Amino acid sequence: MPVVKNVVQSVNDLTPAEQRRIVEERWPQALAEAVEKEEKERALPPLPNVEKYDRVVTRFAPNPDCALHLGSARAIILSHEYARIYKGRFLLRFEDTDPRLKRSALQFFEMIREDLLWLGCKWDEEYIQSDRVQIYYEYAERLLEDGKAYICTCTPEEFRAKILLKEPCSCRGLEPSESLSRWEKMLDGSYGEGEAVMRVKTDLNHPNPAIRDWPAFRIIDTRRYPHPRVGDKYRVWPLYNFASGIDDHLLGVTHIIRGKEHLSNQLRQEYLYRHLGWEYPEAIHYGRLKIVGASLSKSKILRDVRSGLYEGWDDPRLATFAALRRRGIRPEAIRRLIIEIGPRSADIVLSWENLYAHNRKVVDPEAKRYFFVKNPFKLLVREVPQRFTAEVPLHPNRPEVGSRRLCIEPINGEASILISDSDLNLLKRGAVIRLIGLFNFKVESLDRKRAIGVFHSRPHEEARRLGAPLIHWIPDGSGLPCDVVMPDGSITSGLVEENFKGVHVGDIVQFERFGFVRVDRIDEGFTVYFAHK
RNA sequence: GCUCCGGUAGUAUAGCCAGGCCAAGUAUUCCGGCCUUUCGAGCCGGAGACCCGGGUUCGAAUCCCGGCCGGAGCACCA
Repeated sequence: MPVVKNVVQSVNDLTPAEQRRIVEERWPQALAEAVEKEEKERALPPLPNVEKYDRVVTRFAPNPDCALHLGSARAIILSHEYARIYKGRFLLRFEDTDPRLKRSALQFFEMIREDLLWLGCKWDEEYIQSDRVQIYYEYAERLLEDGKAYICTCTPEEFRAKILLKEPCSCRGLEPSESLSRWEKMLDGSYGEGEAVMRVKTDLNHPNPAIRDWPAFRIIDTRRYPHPRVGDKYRVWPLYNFASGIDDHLLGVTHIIRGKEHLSNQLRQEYLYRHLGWEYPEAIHYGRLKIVGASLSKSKILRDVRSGLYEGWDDPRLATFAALRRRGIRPEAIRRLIIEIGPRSADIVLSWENLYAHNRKVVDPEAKRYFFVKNPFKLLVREVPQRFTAEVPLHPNRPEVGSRRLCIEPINGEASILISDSDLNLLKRGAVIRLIGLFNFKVESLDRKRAIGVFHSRPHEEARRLGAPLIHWIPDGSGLPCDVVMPDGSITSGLVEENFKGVHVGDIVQFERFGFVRVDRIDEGFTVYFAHK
């Protein structure tokens, strides 16, 4: 299609301003349409059966046994976002009902609150299940009285053998009064750990054996495994399906948004709701989320942080919110990503580029630009006729934020400059190269120790005319030491221009031709964390 | 093994329920160009996908069946 090619070529030859002017003149409507399109942000699909409820109530219900990571982002952001869209309420509920295996820790309660706030997901109400144990007991007793649940003293093996055959265990048929007295024995310590559980009656013929008469309470020896908040106050603790099921109803949750690993839990809890005469809320189960190269397994993260494999919860190799925050990933980028992903039930493996692209859009307009010369390499330019001052904007698209200056003072016509070793491959003998903002030089020689060039010309236009590559630089003898912590935990060292002094911890800046980084520490030198290109 | 869920370009997502407007839209990625004293941003163009096989139908990404692949659950965890 040579015709098309020609037309495209001739349009491309126009500057964007010219293109815009012509479109405005001839097809003003097209422009209006384009603007309209831009403003439309991807919207979440509507929540089911919203009209059934007075107002939408969602919740995020973490076990505070680990730092939060990207895997929780969906539950948090979707729940919060839907509550916001429907002007409902968003609850935070800590599910700390396992003092033994998935033991919570006080530090994580606070860490989780911080993460939610950082993500912009402020909650309207907060609950902690270890404060509500008495409530669970009341419902347990009611179920026991009604014969909807029983205390089972079988070993797990005995029970499993029976249930697999769709047969009741010997405890199932007990009179409510007997169950109740067994329940008392659970509470008063007559039964030891593992000697009795409360089970909720379901359908023994349920096709999924895991649904049949599921356990609701077990005994934990809290003198050996004290709960971090309430110590050994309780020895009978509810399991997930009981505590969570009871709370969702009591707290008025209308829409549960959680991972699809909970699909069968809905089935289990529906029996509980039926026993209590309640109606189960709407439940949305999103698919498993992975991100290339990072583990989103809490137990693995927990283990590796404790063992010292990682520096801490915010080690850049981790996909915890703490780590992402430290690397300069903005919560807004995470929010957009999660909304883009939505609540689908298919499993996904995210590419980091998906996150970076969003973050770049958030961060680019505000990040000031600086020169960072990694592994500085000496460049000597001869025949420099005078002193030069380069004035480079702090942000190319926003002149109002000002500029920075770098000064070159030649001695006997020789200017000494530092450039990045990653630009060495450009220094072919005879090549003309421009030092951004300064001048152009021609390469004369390059050896192991230094490069030598000769002054070529001043104007940028000349560089453009020659197609000369543009590289960044700093004057030799200047520059502040700077370590860049990379996403893999490695450190890249170099020098950053002196104007960098003005930055603050937490600032996100762009090292030109290197990438976006977040200022992490300022002492003798700087430590920054690499976000992305 | 059993019980469920899912499969659209490299990645993510729209469309699927109510079959034709889909020779499949969007974002990102990659490639080319324009612009720009950054390899960033912006702009233009391009490349790239309906898991497979049957069936129903005038017509299937969409409905049905089978297969394959992926995932989850099968805890006195959450």
